Amino acid sequence: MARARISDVAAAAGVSTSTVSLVMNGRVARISPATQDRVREAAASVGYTPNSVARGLRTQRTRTIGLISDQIATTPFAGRMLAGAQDAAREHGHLLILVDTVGDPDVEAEALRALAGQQVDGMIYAAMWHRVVQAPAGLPDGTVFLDCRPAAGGFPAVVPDDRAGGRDAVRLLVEAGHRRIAYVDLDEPERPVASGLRHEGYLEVLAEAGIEPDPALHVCGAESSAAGGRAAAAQLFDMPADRRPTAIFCFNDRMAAGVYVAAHRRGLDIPRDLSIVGYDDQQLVAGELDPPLTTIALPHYEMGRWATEVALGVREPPDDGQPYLMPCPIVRRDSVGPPPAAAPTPAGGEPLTTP
Amino acid sequence: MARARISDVAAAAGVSTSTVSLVMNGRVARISPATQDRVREAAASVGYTPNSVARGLRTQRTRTIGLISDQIATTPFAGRMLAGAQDAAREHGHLLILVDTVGDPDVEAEALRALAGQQVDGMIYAAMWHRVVQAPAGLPDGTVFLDCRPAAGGFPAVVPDDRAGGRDAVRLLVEAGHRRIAYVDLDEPERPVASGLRHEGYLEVLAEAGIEPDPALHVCGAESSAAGGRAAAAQLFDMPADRRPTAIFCFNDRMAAGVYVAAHRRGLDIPRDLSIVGYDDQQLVAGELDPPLTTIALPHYEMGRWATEVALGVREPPDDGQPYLMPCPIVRRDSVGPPPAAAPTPAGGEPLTTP
DNA sequence: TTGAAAGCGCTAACAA
DNA sequence: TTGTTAGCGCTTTCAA
Repeated sequence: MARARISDVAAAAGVSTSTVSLVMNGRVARISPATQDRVREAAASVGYTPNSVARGLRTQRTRTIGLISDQIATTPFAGRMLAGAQDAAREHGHLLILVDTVGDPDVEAEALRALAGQQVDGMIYAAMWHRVVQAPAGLPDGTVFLDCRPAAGGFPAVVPDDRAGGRDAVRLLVEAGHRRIAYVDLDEPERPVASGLRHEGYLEVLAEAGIEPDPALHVCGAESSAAGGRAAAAQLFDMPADRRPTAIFCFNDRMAAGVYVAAHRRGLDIPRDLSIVGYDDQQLVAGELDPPLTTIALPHYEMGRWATEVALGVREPPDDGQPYLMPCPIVRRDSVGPPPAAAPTPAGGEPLTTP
Repeated sequence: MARARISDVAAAAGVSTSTVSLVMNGRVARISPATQDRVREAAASVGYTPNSVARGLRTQRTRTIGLISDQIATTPFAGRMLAGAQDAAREHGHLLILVDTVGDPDVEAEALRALAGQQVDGMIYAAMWHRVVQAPAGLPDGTVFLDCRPAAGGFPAVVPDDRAGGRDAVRLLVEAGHRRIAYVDLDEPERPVASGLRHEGYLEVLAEAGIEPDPALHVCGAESSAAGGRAAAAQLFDMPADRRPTAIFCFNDRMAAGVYVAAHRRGLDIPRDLSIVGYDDQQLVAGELDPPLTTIALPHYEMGRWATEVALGVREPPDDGQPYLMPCPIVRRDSVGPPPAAAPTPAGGEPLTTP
């Protein structure tokens, strides 16, 4: 059985197709209630679903929005971002068309053409971690940048407020009474913009607390992993007891996990001997550490929503042309406490988990 | 400047729209090379991109496929599945329309209607973990079930081959010389189908190795988390030394992480005193444990591809109507070794990480 | 080898 | 209050 068309409904109801169209679209101001009922009944009885393709051709609006991103697969955050975008799209009666360009510029160009051909009503250009990107040629006006900002500006964009997040993290530590606070940073070839921003937040709070920043407390891991964090923390723990930090702010939760390992191997108890704050609120990391990690959450879901709402025109981007900085919520768990009364007294340098 | 239409190209090239259409679609058998060139040049010069909506209305094929799923956000595997689906779609010139129903049947019904209205060429119904589902009313024929199977059958489906995966996991242990092999299982209110299947695999390999299964070695955690795994492992380590397992197969990597913690607290070295195999190959868990966890990978990317290819008709589903069982690859890392010469001699019951 | 014309299913002027 | 008609941009017979 072929799909019912509007003319089938019209025939069944004994009215014209325009009347059916009017009723189906709620423009019923000038349609008698009796006719409306007849139309709706007829539509139901023939199982009518409007053909959005035909409607799109006629109205030039397709009620779809395109989301183009470089890597869906490789990040655990992608899901929350897509979910936010998808929820917002659905709430406004739109569908989300997803394209993963695998980071390939040719694929990207092709995807842009495909999406333009589909007449999407809006476009989102997403990265899977906070970056500055070169806007590709052929991006439609009004494209919204999600978790990235176009190098040359000119488009609405939303990114996490990493600097404020860094401030909040360090403030948590200052307020718990810490003065010797380290920053375990990431030193990759391409340093993520979040890394610099979080560091700025760190320095700002030290300044506002009147704490002289100690360069020796800014250490870097070579990779964004537990191993990287562990190596960086080892440098900290090798310092003389009176210079050692009582608290560590970590670039992210994965590195914080490494700091945990290093701390445990030195016999340091968290948070009794050492307080730790992470970043990202990465599921399966932050919550499963022992003790659960206090951290700053990345607002991926909210950014996904924001981008979609701006793309649909139901929300205005900042009028200064700057990216919108989405707040990163504080997630308090159990890795922060007051500093130890005296300097921490490690039980020794021996790893304890290999008896 | 409005988008160029096919008539603009025709005018610029001095030919009819039919000729342009033929050339743009590669049906050039009966078009002179000179005309072809003129058309292509004209198309490039006016920046023509075919309008897929108009084409879709005319041809009744939209080159889109709909993917409807219950929860994109809450699982770290979603990305790989979507990436597989998206890659396959792109390779065949199709676009992926994504809908997350948030597990709400009303949203699901609405999404089905929206996708039908969009005239998608194929439909995928995806779950984010291996389940048996009730096929909703209104699913188009030929809908492909991804990581789930319809209770009543009747649709092509692809799920991980959890039983074979369970066999492979346990075989790894048997081949390393183990005889006392435990299964740390999950005992949730709704037991995941994977749990039973992996257990069957476990029993099959024990049988083929002539090992009498010891019911005391089948323990359950109450939740799929490190905490659940840790509690289950504790039961195992509390057994008398001669009955204690020398190897543990875990329902998943998260629970294996808990088993690591429990083992370390008992002073058991992995893999010297205890070998462990996980399941899922969950990024940020399996690879970051110390030592890295040997595990069985869930083939999400491949399942995503498979489903899309079947939906597009470029691959045939099994003709017995059964779900296709996607093999789960073995990921060898460092958590499996030979059994200790004697029974393991724990250093004591004291937790060692809290000095 | 190319062009004319019809029509996919819908919406929106405009007419009645 | 409802119907007639044109046309969105494309593909595809069919005719030339």
